[in-house]
Amino acid sequence: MHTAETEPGPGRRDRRKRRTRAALTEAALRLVADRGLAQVTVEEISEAAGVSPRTFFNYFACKDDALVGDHAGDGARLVARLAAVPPEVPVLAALRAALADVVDEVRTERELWCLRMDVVMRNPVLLPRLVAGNVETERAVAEVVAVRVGVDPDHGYPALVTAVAGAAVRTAMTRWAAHPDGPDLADLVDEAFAALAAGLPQPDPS
Amino acid sequence: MHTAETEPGPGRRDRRKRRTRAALTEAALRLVADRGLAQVTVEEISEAAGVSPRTFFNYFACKDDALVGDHAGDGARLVARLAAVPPEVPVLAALRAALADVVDEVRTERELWCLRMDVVMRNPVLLPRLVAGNVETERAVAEVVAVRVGVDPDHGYPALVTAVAGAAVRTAMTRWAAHPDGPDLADLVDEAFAALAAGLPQPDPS
DNA sequence: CAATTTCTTGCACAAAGTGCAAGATCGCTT
DNA sequence: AAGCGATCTTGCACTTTGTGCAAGAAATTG
Repeated sequence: MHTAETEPGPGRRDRRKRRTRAALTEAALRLVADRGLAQVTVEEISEAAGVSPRTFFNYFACKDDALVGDHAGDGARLVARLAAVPPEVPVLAALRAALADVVDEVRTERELWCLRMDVVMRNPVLLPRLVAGNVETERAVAEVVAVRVGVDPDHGYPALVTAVAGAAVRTAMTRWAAHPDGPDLADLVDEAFAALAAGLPQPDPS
Repeated sequence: MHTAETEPGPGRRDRRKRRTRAALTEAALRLVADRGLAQVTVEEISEAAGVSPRTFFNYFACKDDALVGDHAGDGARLVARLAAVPPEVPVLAALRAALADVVDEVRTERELWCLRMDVVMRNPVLLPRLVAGNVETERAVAEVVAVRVGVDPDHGYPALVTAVAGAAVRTAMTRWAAHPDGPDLADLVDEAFAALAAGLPQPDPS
């Protein structure tokens, strides 16, 4: 997701860059989780990560970006996975399948993601940039959905399905992060998608 | 919504405050729509609205807030409307009904909202704070949904329905703002909610 | 080792926000 | 109408964010 995703250039340089980026992200998350977003300055984050404040801004455009991580690549991969799912699979199932990778990667970095979700929950300003919440990804995914369904671009369906799926993933992640000993993330996502496909029927009061 | 909503104190003072706030919002939207978010300073916005830069920050905590408007009251009203819908109405229909007010208010300020949606689309950072996209509102709504459905608070259903409904409204508004001579906003929202209730069936390629 | 590219850092600077206190304005009371 | 208290506006000083530029350090290439 943010550290061990796309194969790096094998050079030592790239590794160092990744280490620095990860160190900045982690330092930022820990400090903000501890003190709150406004009580942490870029200078402190940089210091904790062992670089100069100026270097911080070579990696991230703003303080927030260090917290949410870099999910630019995720969008492209998600689109690729979705395009690879056979056309006869229904859209929702296809989206769920395409999301499997993202879910896996999130799961393997549970501690970091719990910290991140915690920080994001406490600082709602950060929320939009997570997962499929990012608009650029959403538009790209909606485009693929449109051709898959075979509908013209200004039809509302692709955008609706995409946005709704993103919302489902978001709620699943929120729940997952909030309950450390609860169900697995994959199961929560499955549950949400099943509810969507069933028309969001009201559950029995259990 | 941002100018003519909750009955103000009838005093001249409040009216003036509202005028100033509206002037700031409108100036900000026009300038940003024209030049782009980064190319507009608070000083320019204040100047266009006829107040000092310091006064700007007495109304809005940051530049972005002037663009998205003040939807704090909307959340509370939405919750109230939802609580007022008879319990036997299904959740999705109840949410749709509770949203009627918001939809109406948005419709009556079409020009401003088109400008706003345009700006928000071009500057995705702004997107989260719109309508039900705001986290605080979402949590409050989810809470009401939980008691309405009669399910314990850590069940995923309320949060899922709420987030999904918010996503539906957002896509409807996006579509509505993008096509000035297209269908009415209320119809687009209805369409989206109908699709949700039907389990998001793939439409016929039309 | 030399040349080139890339990363880091400091410096200077524009813009975003915030706290404080003085002055203006409004609303209400007498 | 005059005055009093509350609120709004504004300027000033200050911290923090974020960017452009150029010099130096480190790594990759040949």
